[in-house]
Amino acid sequence: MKKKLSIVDLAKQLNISPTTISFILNGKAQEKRISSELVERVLKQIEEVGYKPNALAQSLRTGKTMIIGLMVENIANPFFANIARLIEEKAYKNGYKIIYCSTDNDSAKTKDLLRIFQDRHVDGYIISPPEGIEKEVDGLIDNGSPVVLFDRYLHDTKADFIVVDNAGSTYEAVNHLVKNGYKNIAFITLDSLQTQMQDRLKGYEKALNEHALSHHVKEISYYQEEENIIRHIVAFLERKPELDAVLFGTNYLGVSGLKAIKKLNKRVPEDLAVISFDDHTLFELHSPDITAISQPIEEISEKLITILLGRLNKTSKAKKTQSAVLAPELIVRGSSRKIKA
Amino acid sequence: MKKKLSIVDLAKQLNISPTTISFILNGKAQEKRISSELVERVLKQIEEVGYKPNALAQSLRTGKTMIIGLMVENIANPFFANIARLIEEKAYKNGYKIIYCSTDNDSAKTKDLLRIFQDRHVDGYIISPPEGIEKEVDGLIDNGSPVVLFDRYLHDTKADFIVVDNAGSTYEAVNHLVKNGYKNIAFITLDSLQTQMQDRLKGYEKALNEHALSHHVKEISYYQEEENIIRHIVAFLERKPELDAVLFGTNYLGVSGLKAIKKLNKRVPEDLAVISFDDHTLFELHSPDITAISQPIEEISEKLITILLGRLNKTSKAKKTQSAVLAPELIVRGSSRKIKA
DNA sequence: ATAGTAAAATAAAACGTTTTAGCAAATTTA
DNA sequence: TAAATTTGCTAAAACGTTTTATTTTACTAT
Repeated sequence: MKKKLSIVDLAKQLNISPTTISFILNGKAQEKRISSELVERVLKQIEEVGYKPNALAQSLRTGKTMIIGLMVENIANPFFANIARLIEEKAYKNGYKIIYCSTDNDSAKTKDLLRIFQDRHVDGYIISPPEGIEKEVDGLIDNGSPVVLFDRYLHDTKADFIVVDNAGSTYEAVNHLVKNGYKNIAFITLDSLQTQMQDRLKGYEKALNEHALSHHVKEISYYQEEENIIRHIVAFLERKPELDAVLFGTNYLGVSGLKAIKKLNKRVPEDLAVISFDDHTLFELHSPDITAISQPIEEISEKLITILLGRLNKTSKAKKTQSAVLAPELIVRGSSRKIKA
Repeated sequence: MKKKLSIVDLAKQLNISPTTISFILNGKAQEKRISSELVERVLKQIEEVGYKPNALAQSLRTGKTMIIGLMVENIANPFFANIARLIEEKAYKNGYKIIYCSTDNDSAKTKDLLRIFQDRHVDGYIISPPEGIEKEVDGLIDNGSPVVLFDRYLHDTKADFIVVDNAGSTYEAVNHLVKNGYKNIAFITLDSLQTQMQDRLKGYEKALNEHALSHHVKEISYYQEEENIIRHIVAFLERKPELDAVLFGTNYLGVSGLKAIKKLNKRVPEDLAVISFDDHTLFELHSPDITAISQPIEEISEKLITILLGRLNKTSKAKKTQSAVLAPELIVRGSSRKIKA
């Protein structure tokens, strides 16, 4: 465990002041009129002995950690894992590191985690927030830490956010089903007040209303094992034999739904047409392949990081809330095609 | 941006020394014989004003950051995402935070990332390493930072590691295929010298040799788009019409392989039996469902964190390398069953 | 020669903790 | 009652930077 050498050690070696080295390292050599010979000498020595400044000390002094806190619902969910991957990439490219966690949609847990991140002096936050952390989020912003939300947003908060047109996309999905002759269309969704789920529900209902079709909504609790979710879906589908199509509100509901449908030995789309929110490797390869509402993951990550970096670089704290609503794409596949009459 | 108050501010408020507060906060009140009235008074005030120690300053002073560096091949890969999820959970439970990154199996990139983690004074590392970072890993260990590898290990390094019995499981998979009447069994794997891939290859070859069957190995480069991987697999399968079964070396090769098979309009398992390494949501729901070599993800994460925390708590640096080889499970499904004669 | 200015570098404070070493008062010992 | 010990607390150094304010040296103009 050899001791790392500090800027003071380096200064002693060179018989100069640590200040000078610091200036040079922080690109202030010119401004501070350090002679170019000295700059050269210092740089050479740094190279030679492999000196690296202690990031902790830098952070303590400057208040900047160059760390972004990323809080997703669940890193094991492919949607979030893919977003995380892209954000990570872009963050590192800009000199930022990522410290992350999964919220489990648990607001108490999330508040704890926010506190931990805050203790670590994270510079900025990217969050797919559970409900009920509005105060904490505004607190962060008041303290000067930018926050960008995604997937869903929080009402009455100053945070920026990137979401997709959830209502529009379920609306489009239902219309697609109607056009293909389906009339008894269910929406299996989460028992959640989060904006994205509410919007998806609204889009579904709006479309049904326009076609004067009856609603079949099943709301499932997020907080349970997959086994149980499947049981709930099975029960729902059994109770409603009149259904001829079903729209799933999230990727994992779609996956559980397919398992339920398999259990019931129903044919897709002959007995039941299927569309799911979020695309998934599975949907492409399933027989039949599953129509999905695919979110523009690349674009979402890009905007998230752009907004956050913008806030981190600017000194103008005054700018108002920034947001964007991106358009998902309905990828039509076999599971929702017209049944030959 | 209200200024956070420091231990000195707090000391002033209470008219005592910061030292005393520090002792109390670090559970040394008794040892340092601080009177219980004072302890009480301090704790009350801390509660009242919501004082939280500055973690950066603590880290600078103590050298401990309570941060674990997690480096996975690719966080978007469900195997790694699930491991990350479990590790994250266990780490937080023990007061550790996770800072993570994806290595892309790129050793240059990984070295950079290691340096970044080191700069951040990460306390310990969990890594699925690419080849070629042996020196760096040993360097970390020499500096007193424990490192636990997983999924694969590095030869001639002091790092602990957790792997699965890769050779044994491909051996078992091939035997299973043979027992079900398949004779021309291909192994589609990575063009990689990483231990896990080499071992998987060995198990495959051993089984084939014992049955005196001919080898059909296709090694695919990791560093390319999925589209291209699929093209390679298609070409391989077309070139080898005699094949009646194929074993895929990783989950994403399995997925790409299924796409290739679909393109070729081959029936599974009638035209081609399939087994893939790693389980995947897709494999369970595919028609037919896909036989998989499932890794004990929960157990892997548990052991990883246990070993790492053990190293982090102990002062005895002397202990020798710890390692474990866990047993994957062959989950037999429809894609590898006997064809009715 | 002398003041004034510019150039080049530095000392010291600050960031917020932990920890070592030690002091004064109270208590025990003999 | 004096010495020794225990109790209860604290001053100051240290961790490794950045930054402000300042000093020293060199040069220019009068």
